[in-house]
Amino acid sequence: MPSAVARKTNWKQDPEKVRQDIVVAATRLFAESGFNGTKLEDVAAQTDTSKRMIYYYFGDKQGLYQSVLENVYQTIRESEASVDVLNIDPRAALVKLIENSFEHNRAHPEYVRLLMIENVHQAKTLAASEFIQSLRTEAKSVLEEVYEKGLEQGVFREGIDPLQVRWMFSGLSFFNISNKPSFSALFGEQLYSDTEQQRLKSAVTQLVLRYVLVEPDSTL
Amino acid sequence: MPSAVARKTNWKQDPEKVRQDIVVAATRLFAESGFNGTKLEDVAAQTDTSKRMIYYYFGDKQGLYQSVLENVYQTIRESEASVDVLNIDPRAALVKLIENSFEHNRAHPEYVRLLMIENVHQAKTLAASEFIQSLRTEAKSVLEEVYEKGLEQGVFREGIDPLQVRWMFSGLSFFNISNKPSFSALFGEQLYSDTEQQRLKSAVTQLVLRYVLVEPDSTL
Amino acid sequence: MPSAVARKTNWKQDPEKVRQDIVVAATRLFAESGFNGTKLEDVAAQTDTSKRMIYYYFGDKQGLYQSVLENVYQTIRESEASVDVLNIDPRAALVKLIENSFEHNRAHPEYVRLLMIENVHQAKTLAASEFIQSLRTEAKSVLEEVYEKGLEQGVFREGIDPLQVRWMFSGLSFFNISNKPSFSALFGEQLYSDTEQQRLKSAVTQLVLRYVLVEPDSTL
Amino acid sequence: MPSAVARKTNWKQDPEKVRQDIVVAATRLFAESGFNGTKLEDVAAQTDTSKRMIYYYFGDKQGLYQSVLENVYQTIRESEASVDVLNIDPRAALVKLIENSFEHNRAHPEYVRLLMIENVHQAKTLAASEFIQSLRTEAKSVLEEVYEKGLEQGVFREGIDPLQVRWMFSGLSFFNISNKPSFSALFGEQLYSDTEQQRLKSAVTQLVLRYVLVEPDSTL
DNA sequence: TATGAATGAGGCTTCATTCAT
DNA sequence: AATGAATGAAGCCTCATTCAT
Repeated sequence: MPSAVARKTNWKQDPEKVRQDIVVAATRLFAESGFNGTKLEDVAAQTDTSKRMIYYYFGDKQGLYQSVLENVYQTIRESEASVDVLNIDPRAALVKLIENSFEHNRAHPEYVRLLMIENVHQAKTLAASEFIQSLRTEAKSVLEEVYEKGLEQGVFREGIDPLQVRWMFSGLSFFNISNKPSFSALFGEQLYSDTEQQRLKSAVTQLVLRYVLVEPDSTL
Repeated sequence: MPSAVARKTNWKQDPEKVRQDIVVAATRLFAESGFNGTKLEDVAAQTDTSKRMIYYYFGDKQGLYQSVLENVYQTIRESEASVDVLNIDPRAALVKLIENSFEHNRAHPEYVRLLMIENVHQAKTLAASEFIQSLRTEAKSVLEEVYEKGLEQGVFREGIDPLQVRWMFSGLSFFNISNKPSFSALFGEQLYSDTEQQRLKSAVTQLVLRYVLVEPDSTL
Repeated sequence: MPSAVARKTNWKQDPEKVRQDIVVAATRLFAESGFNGTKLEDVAAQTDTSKRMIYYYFGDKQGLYQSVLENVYQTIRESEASVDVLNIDPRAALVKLIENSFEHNRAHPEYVRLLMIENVHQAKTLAASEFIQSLRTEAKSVLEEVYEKGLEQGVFREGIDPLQVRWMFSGLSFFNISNKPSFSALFGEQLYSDTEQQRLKSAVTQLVLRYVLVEPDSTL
Repeated sequence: MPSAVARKTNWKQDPEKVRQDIVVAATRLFAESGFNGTKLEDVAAQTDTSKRMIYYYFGDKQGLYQSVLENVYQTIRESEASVDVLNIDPRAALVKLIENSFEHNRAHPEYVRLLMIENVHQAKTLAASEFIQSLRTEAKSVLEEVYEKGLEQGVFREGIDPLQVRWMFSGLSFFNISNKPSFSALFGEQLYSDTEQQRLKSAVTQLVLRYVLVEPDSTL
């Protein structure tokens, strides 16, 4: 009876997998409906385990939510880290960081939503997570290195705050997704077609380059 | 007992004032805690009337929320309309629009939060409100007029989408407030001191001007 | 249709009666099973109303428990106050106070149990109740007055602490009921027959009188 | 790696010690929070073993509770038995029994609390424990012997029930601790300072002696 | 216009206990 | 002898909403 064996194999899984399954389901539901709007019953229903196990692994709803957030944040950081910017020239690196930000937010609207939700709650969980706080130190360094290299090579203007630059392009990349519903409702959906989104991405890149470069060339 | 009579006469004020009181309290609470996080009990507690009255005036929680949103949107539109941009030169007008957006969002974080919340809920209420939809038509015109005048005078570059420009500065002005909690938690609070906020406002202005102007001057 | 009328009369009762009904049922159940052992579902089942109304009137389980305690304490105090001791001679007054204490505890074992339960919980609710604390001041005065009168008349010994005396007879009256189960289990039930209880009451009276009186007479 | 082996050998100690550890932790927690208020999880947390082991050794929560009670009762009996009263004169013996009772209850409030808790539960476990019942027979004999000797020597009054006397002083010694929280909350803490407790102990001794002695001397 | 009382449905959480090795 | 993982049953509490006047 192979199926029996299969079921048996399925029966008591690797605990870490059970944990991950719950986090995945919870990520989807928290992103969809927010913290208060998400019912643990529904989370459990999208899992092979029971509601009870959520408490076994995460303590309570808040604990689950925090795990989701930590997982998401780690993913985002990994995406940023995967952009290899140090072996190319500063301008290309900056472009890459901007485009990666723009596309990453488009590709993961559920992460954007989770961050929105977290901001509605004053980012208390983010601030309280030791795991996330432990990643803070390295967080700002990449862009700073790029900027310094650009300065040395004389292609970037002096007196620019890299943190401001990051705020600019990640802000717009975020806003692009976070406020799509209201922007569409108020100004129409024209900005959100695929081609318009590509134009928007390029506009953001131009916007930042014109601000940063000493001599914006004619292609911008 | 004339005073008792007088008090009684004075006691239950005109219905419109009661309505407004409820909307004010609800605005604060919805902005603080979101739709699901807000209890009608708490709204009533911040009012001179009872929970029962909310149903009397607004039908249900969703009705109250919609009234809050309509009220907020109207206020925002009035703020925008109050910016007199047509009698000044296009560049100055653009600067004024940007700065007004930046400052208005800073001055009314509760409106920003309500819009975030509404976006979390896919802006369904915004889209469903006839009142808000009725204000849509005129919404995009001001910036377009400014841009056209700038084009005619040869100070603005051609091929720029005014809607994109609006998206840029209102996006950053919004993000500045909406994501302040998470941005602070992840990168520190340095961007949010009063002086840094002024620098940021000026940076946003520069950013857009450099993008729009034919010849950005050396002051930018 | 008189029954319909009756039911209608029954339907929406005087709120204060609903409150009282709940308190009565809760007193019985808390005394029977303790705080943790009592289920609000069971309390509601012994009432004409629903579990939901408990929350309406008392906030939460702890609030109900506190109301029960306050109610009980008030009853006890009323019983004490009903003993008219000031118009009779000190010795008779003391006897009356002792016997009242002994009999009151016997008559209301549920009050004794509630106090035991409260002591298990370090009397936190008792100490936190403003109502109960407000009755504290007058609590010790009656016995003091009796003792002073006895002193003046030269029938009571000097140097006795009335509070100690109170502690003695109310302690034994309480212990008589509170530890009946364990005392019976360890030494047999012989002390708890009706006639033995009367002998015990008289023994307690003798015990205290011999301690307090200057000249214990031969009847003691 | 000899040390690892050594540690491993040392690691799981003899079962009886594990059992004792659990009983000690459970005694503390049951005394603190009662039967229902104590969670096996917490008991396990105060131990080197896991919750699962409690079931291994004691069957279930009730079994653990019974073991705790038996352990406590045995200790109490040992304390009583350690009072050597038969070689001294009856009056001194009685004083010794009273003072031992008073001090033993003061020294072991957790035992007092466990007995309170057991009484709240109608002493069902006490009555059901064969171990405890097996100690019953000898329980009353010591005081009886003392009383009889006092009778023979003509120092104790006739017609006194030794069981009543025991009930008196052990009752007050118990009440002193069991109702300290409520008595303090209602009448203040004055009776519970160290010096006042010594006065109280002496008062209880006087109280009983005056009741028992044929001729209470002037020192009482 | 106004209201105190009532309520159903459902959410979060706890806890003793057992499973299968 | 020992154990990590799993679970069912049930308890407390919340909240939008309606009742009947």
